[in-house]
Formats: sequence, C-alpha cells, structure tokens
Amino acid sequence: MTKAAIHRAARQRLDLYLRERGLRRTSEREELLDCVLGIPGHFGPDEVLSALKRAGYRASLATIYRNLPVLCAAGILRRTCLSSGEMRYERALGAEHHDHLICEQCSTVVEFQYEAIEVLQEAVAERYGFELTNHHLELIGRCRACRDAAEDRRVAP
Amino acid sequence: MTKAAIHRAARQRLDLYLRERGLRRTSEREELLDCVLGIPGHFGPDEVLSALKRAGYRASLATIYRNLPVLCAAGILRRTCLSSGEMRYERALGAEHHDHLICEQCSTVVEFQYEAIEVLQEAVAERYGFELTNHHLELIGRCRACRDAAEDRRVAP
DNA sequence: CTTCATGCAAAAGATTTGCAAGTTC
DNA sequence: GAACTTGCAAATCTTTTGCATGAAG
Repeated sequence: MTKAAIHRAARQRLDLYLRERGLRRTSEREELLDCVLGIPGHFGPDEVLSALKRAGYRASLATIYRNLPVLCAAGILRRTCLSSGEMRYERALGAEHHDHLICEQCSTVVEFQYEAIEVLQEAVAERYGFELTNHHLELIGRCRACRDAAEDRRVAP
Repeated sequence: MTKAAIHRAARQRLDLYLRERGLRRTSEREELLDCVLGIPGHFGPDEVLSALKRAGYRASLATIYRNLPVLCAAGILRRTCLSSGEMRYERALGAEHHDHLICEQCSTVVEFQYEAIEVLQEAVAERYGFELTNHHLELIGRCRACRDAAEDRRVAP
C-alpha cells in the first residue's frame, strides 16, 4: 500500500466511522489524522502534539487525548503497551501485524512476524474456549550488538 | 512448592539481596513481603496497601512504591503490563512462567503455559541475533461465557 | 554514629473533565 | 437550532521526591 493509498483509506474509514455514530467531521480530526499517519513507529500524545505543531496546526492536548481513541476505534491506529509500562500508539491501517523484539540494554525495538507462532496461539485459544481478536507478544533480551560489546569488555577491558 | 516453603525461600532471597547491596532489613520490608505473598494473582500498589492494613500493619504508600521494585529485583515478584496499560505485579518465586488469555468483555484473565510457543520464540530470537531473557504474551479475545451470552441475546432477546 | 529507611506532605506527570464559545449537520 | 467539539484551566490520579525523624548495622 502506498503512502497516498493509506491516507485515502484512513480518511475514508474515519469518515465512515464518524457518520455511523453521528459524530462530526472537524478540521482538528482531519489534521490529527494526517499528522498521525506521518509519524513512523510508536508514538504518544506528546509526539502527536509536536507533529501537529511542526505541520503548522495548533491543537490542544485535550483534543489529542480525546481523539486518539476515536482513531483506534475506527481501526486506523492501535494502542500497544510496552512492557516498560509505556502506553503508545501505532498505525494499524496498512501496517501488517507484527510483534516486538526488545533489547533490554539499548532499547532497540525490532519488529517481526512469525506465522507459526500465531497458529499456535489459535490452538491455545481454542483449548480454553477463547475466540481471539488480538494479541501482544514481546520478546525481551539482548541484541547482537550489546552482546558483542559485553564480550569485548571482557576480552580487552 | 508449599506455601510455607515459598515464604521461607522468599525471605531468604530477600535477605540475601539486601545484604549483598548493603540495604537494610526493616520490619516494613518483612511485612510487605508477607502480605504480598498472600495476594493471589495480579495486584497493584493499592491492593498491597489494603492487604497490609487487613493484616494489621500500617504502612505508607510511599514505602510500598519504594519496595515493590526491590522485591522484583530480588526475583520474588515480577512486573507485568496488561495490554490495557495497567501495570501490575505478581509473584515470580515458586510460580511457573505463564502467559495470559484475556477476555476483552469480562476481563477474565486465564493463565496458560504452552511450551511449543516458547520454542518458536527462541527460534525468532536466534534469527535476529537476540539472546532472550524474558517475554510477555497476551492473547486477547472473548471467552466462552461471553460468546454464549452474546448468542443467547441473539436467539432470545 | 553513619548510612539507609520511613512517613508525611508536597511535587510532578499524565490523563480527564467542566464549561463557555465555536462548529457541524 | 440542537448536538457535538474544542480549548482552556482546573481537577484527578498515580507515582516520585524532599525532608525531618527514626532504625539498622
């Protein structure tokens, strides 16, 4: 999906969502949508505020707080909770599902997909009578670079 | 592991941890430890406060906030972050590792273990050069009871 | 008697909310 | 015009901190 196609699809989805619930199409919501789609990776309300300002819009934090959940409900964003406890948003529309590998030393986050794990998750859910709608998997450890660095220190301090 | 054995092991582990770092063995820390081990499942600082009061101890929230991380570092508790964004603690010592199935309707949390998934996680980590130390997996969906309830409503409203 | 811990209250963040004014439908 | 939104500021909630007092080693 190209960037333009994502913007178009998101706009459409938001409009539909708003219409369905009798909510209103405001310029703030459209500006928010535009900015949010331009942020790569994870972000929080404050990053959104910066992005809006950078784009020349003035928006209030309150409006951001009120509307990020709307974008989630519309399926454009998704909330993810890092195991550090931070709550962040990320693009859901046009972004394949992925999970996270996190280096506990340098905080690098690598996104990955692994179909086989998802298949097993369905198996677990079935065993317990659950119907899955979502999941979060976070693998925490040390990346190659940090391991190498540790190794170097041991050999030549 | 019996309940008494867990208490003993936890006490021992805490003492060791404190001694190693030149920290002190205080009655507050022991009371906290006792209460925390008695709480089933997940809990937050306020639940700990209630548990302490119920046990007839008076402790301050500040002390709880200061010492839950100590119990984590000592390997007695572990922090887990539900995808709702709530940060909670749970017993780590004497509790096998498990992951969570969460019903998004009734918030039921089912703990499960599934070795095959963990094996695949190692495979992913290896592919990306990571050495795993931990992971969090949360499967989110609807439990049987909530699905049945929904079904009933459709058939006989 | 030195260092660390506690309790309290104040501070700091993060998120939510009440309300008047402005917009959308 | 009725209902929904926004921005602001005040209110909440959760977590952290400064400081004086008390306890541990």
